[in-house]
Amino acid sequence: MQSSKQLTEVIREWSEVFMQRSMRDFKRFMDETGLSFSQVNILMRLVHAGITSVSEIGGQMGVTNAAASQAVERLVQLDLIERTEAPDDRRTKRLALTQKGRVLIEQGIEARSKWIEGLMDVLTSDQQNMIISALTLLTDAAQKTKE
Amino acid sequence: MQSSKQLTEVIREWSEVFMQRSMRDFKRFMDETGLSFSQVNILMRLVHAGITSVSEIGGQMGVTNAAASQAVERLVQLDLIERTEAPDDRRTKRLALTQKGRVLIEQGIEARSKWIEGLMDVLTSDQQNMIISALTLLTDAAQKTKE
DNA sequence: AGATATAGTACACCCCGCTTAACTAATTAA
DNA sequence: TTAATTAGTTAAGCGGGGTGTACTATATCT
Repeated sequence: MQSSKQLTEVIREWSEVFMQRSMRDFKRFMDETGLSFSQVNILMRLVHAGITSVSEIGGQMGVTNAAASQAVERLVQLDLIERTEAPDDRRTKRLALTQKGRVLIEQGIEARSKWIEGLMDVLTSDQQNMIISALTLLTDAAQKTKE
Repeated sequence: MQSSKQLTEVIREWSEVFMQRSMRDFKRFMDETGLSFSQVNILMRLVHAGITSVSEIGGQMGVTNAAASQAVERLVQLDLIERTEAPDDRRTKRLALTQKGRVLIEQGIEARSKWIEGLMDVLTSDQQNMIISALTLLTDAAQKTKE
């Protein structure tokens, strides 16, 4: 397995470069929107979950329901998420992104995409095609192994 | 340019999946280490910069020197970074990761790498090789365009 | 040498997000 | 129907991390 070592090394370098960039972009996003790490975290989870509840948010983030409730309240004030009573159990709330919230988070994803697209500019179209294939494989694999 | 549209779409999906995962791992890392976003941010910058100063940290993070100084102080207390007088200009401090700090942040990068390595398990070796090539290209491009 | 600028720190103060604890309202169990 | 449970909110208090200001110590300009 001679290529195994190289694979590890290649991935490590990519991870390092990408994490660094991720961190920078993420901080920029927080500064621009004025949102905290927790707030962005909640919005991202809502993108993925669609509709969820306060305690589910709290559970996923590893904080108390009180904390989750407060965080949700702030985001409702900002008109980024919508909080309505669940019809079947009026104790629980249905949380969903508002249009404004969705646009905001999409912009964050867009920014990250744009960066990678920019990297493509210095590559040949053969190389670009290979990267398309590779990322497609990785994305599929990630979605499959998502527990 | 028929492949141009697809390229955009592939990158967008990858970005979304990866950001979501990034966020989760990053939060886990902060919880495990007990470090804040800012603190991890500083450590990451030190990994990249090697040796730097308090005001450089402040400048990069967009905070005042006072804030940077306090943040550095906390990390020094935790024995994650080392603060010594610069020999040429005794006003400035040389900031560097300690062994402990370096190990910690390497573990973070390692965790991210391990995730991608895990994705490889469901792929053929041909596919793996293609991904190696693709990530190598992307890493190189990223380092080249790093302003 | 004396004035000015620069790097970093100390302090007072403020905001944010967390926790615990007490509470309300709705649901389920006896 | 009453008791117990569950979902969520509210309030008080704490700590982290930010600012502005004042300060110390070193370096630089004239």
